[in-house]
Amino acid sequence: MARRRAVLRGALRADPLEVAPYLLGKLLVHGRLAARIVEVEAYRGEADPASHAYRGRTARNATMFGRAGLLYVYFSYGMHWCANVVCGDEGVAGAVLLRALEPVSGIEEMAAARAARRRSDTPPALRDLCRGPANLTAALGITRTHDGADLLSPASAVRLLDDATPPPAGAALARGPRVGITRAVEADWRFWVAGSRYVS
DNA sequence: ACCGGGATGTTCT
DNA sequence: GAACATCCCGGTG
Repeated sequence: MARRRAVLRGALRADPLEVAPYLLGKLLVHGRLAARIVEVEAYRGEADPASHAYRGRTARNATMFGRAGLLYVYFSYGMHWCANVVCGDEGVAGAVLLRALEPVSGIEEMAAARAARRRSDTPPALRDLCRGPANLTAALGITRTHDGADLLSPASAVRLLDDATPPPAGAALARGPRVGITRAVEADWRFWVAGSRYVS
């Protein structure tokens, strides 16, 4: 629905701090695979010492400066892929890191992808499939080739959709410090669905 | 339960 | 060289 997409696009043009909680409950879809967003972190670009874009545009972070609704994928610690939803105005860096998802469909395939990546024959437990920013990309098969994909385009392999059955009204939102950073550690810019077993 | 270290490659000082 | 928006495993209480 073009109308629905326009609403989503508009919402993503806001500051990462507003977009982050807004993304909780949305679906991330890749082919038959789908999972619900339950934990995220806001990165405020050139205003944020912990952001990849703090020192301006580089080859790696170029997508962060793009249009709201793009997928920013980066390579972490020499072996992991992490995925962000780009937000804010075009030309202004901003993104929301996906930290944990609740598996919804294609669970067998996600489990197989996780097991293969660990060179193990026993897949992780359901609650661990998409727990952690690098684990969720492994489960959904997201890599460098998806950097810059438009999450709101029907033609895109990876998409962001409204959940058909949204969480019950009054579902609590929790908030705390971001994980794994060494600068701006005091900012409470991580958001998650309170009580979810799938958060990291 | 918590803690330490290794894997592995790109980016920054 | 060091740092890094991570993860997993094996040690010790």
